[in-house]
Amino acid sequence: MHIELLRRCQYFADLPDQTLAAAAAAAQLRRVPTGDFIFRQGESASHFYVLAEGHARLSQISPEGRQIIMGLIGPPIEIGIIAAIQGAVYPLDLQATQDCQALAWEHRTLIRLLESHPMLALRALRMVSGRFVELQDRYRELATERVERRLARALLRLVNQSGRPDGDDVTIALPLARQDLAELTGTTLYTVSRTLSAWESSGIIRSGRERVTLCDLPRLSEIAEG
Amino acid sequence: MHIELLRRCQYFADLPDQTLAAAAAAAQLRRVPTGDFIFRQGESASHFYVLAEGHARLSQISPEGRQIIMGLIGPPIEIGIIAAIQGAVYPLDLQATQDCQALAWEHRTLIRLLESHPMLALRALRMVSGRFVELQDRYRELATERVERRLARALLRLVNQSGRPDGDDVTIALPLARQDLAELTGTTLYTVSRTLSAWESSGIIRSGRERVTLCDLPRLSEIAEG
DNA sequence: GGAGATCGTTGCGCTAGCGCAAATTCGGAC
DNA sequence: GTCCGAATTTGCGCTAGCGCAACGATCTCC
Repeated sequence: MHIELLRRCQYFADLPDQTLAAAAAAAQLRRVPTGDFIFRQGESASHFYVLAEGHARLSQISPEGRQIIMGLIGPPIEIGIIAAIQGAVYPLDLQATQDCQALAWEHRTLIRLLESHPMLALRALRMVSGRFVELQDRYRELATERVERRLARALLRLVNQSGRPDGDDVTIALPLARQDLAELTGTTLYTVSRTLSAWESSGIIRSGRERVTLCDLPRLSEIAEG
Repeated sequence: MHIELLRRCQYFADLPDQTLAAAAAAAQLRRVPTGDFIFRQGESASHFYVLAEGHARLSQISPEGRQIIMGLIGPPIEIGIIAAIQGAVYPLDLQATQDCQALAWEHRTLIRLLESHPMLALRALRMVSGRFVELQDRYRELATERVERRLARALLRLVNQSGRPDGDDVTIALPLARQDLAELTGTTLYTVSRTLSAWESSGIIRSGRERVTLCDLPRLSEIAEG
């Protein structure tokens, strides 16, 4: 049931049943096969989504064609609120990297829900605010930290979010190419490859094609935090 | 009157009188002399502000002590909502670079206003969303663009926000050291100085101690946009 | 199980930008 | 007017990271 999904969302978890029920009733389920776009940068922001199944990639492409990845996301997560609330265009691509299912609310439905359920609007505000602070931290990181540290932090974030225990180690349970890591951290696939190779020699990680396993979290954390 | 100020705020401008009056009635005026902090990074986020008079600097300092500037702001502007809504700590310093006056709402007052005026909550959501998109653009810029382009864009942003006509040219009406520009664009004061010197030789700008005047906007825009 | 495509590695040269240090300019205080 | 401190400029050497190119590894699809 949709309401169960909403209850697992970080920012909606403790809303009253009645509010969640109203929200759930207004949602439509959308299925998106691997590789398809849930929405595309520049498209009119018609819907707000809660991702229910499958992983997806949030990316942005610069006018010169260089892509950056803003996030690799997995369920349950609220997404598209920023564009949908403004009635603007999506500022990002969201591409399914697995078969996905998402609850969708149309722009007008969303506005109506937020107007009639002030608690919901407050939660949405908290959610966007939380995302803002995270982005601000990444911005500072990019402005002030070396590649090595940014990469270490990206791996730790990913393992927190999508880690799967693997003996004493933890594998990031996402297909994760060197190019992806480069676009997540603002560097190039060459530098990522060289850095991972060095870490693999020192036993901090193991890695393979589109796969990274963290073996020595303390040492990686030390690189990440200084 | 406070309500007049709110009506000049981008995101509150067209709210009904009744809503603005309720908000204005709950505000307190706070005066902050030049150099003092309106709030500090890590402080409990007790208030939401609307800056009414004077300019201020939003900055963040990294654990290693390197500072970055997130923005140089002038009235009227809404500020601190992100921290105040979460009841968290301010993620930034806000320092008065002139004598400032600001309307202040206490955390609980803000929450109460947002709960009882859904339109207000929606506007706040739009505001934070707009800021998010701007920050995301700066993030992409930092990840993908050269210093020269980032600097050109920063100057154009500043002149849009605080430009004062000066004959055929436009001067940025803020004390603006090379160090400030460096911290705004994620580079060093040396690179800023060298770049500005080169631009001055080609007649794109004029500059002096803590002062920059743009002379050739088309050429600067071309550097900024490619 | 072979061919082709995709992904990853690494040598090598290069460049954008860093950052020290010294010189210079500017503004304000007295 | 003079002095002092802060801001700026610029020479110089350096390095982190870029990016090409060539090669190697791995997966997938017949």
